[in-house]
Amino acid sequence: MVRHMVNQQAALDSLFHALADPTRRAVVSRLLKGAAPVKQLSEPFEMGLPAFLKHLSVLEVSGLIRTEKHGRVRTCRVDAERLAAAEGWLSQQRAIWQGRADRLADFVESQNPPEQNA
Amino acid sequence: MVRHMVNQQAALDSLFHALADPTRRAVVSRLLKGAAPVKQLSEPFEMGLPAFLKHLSVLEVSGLIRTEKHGRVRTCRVDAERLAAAEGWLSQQRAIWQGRADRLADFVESQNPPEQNA
DNA sequence: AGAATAGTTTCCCATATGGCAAACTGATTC
DNA sequence: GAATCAGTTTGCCATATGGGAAACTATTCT
Repeated sequence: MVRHMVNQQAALDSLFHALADPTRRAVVSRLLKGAAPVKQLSEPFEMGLPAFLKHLSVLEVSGLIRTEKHGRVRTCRVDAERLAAAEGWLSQQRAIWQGRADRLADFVESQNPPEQNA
Repeated sequence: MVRHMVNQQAALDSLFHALADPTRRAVVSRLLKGAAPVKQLSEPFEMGLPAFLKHLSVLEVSGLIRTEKHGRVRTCRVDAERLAAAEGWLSQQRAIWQGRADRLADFVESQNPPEQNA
């Protein structure tokens, strides 16, 4: 099931890097509500198109979005599987911690009678 | 409930940036299994201590880890709440998309009789 | 055809990042 | 008190990143 760890690392690198910028997160957020062309996507932001295109490129390289051009307009849409991949790593890690936390909670509860939570 | 959006953005920036590096993810992963001192944490990696300390610093600034020094050894531990914060953004976004996907699924199902998935 | 539109490319700039080596501080051990 | 050990600081370097200006391409509108 786990195919070549190495590339998965690189995928996570570019995924998290793509999400580490407010402009790019806003674009993802916007695209989750529906596909849109580049110009329209760029309107809420103060930067010029070239700078904005770099952000789109980062998002596309990371796999978070896909784009296709018809005529002179390029339409962007989100690839939700990639978003799930990032979430997957996090929840996997949390599971590790939570496993410990649950065991700790079990231990604490086995020592003290349960009272109301603070 | 939502206290000053602006700082939340900055927090997400540094959170995702902290996670956008295999060394740092490995450290988080390791620390989720228990606290550890700097030297011991650094051993699996090829880089020198100064470089490694920079990674720890990025993790600490992001809030993903906390550290305290006793005598000459600095002990690092993970702050699971921050991990949850990153996961929170992602699952929140996914919820938006999933809401749409579910509605789309409902629509598709209302049009076609269910068959086996490809 | 000519003008406007949507992207794209190229070049440039300042700053951030990730790594190194070497010198240094403070705690512990011999 | 000398040596060692854990961590820190300081410079340095190459590359990556995020932004701009200007010139260019390819469509679409009039």
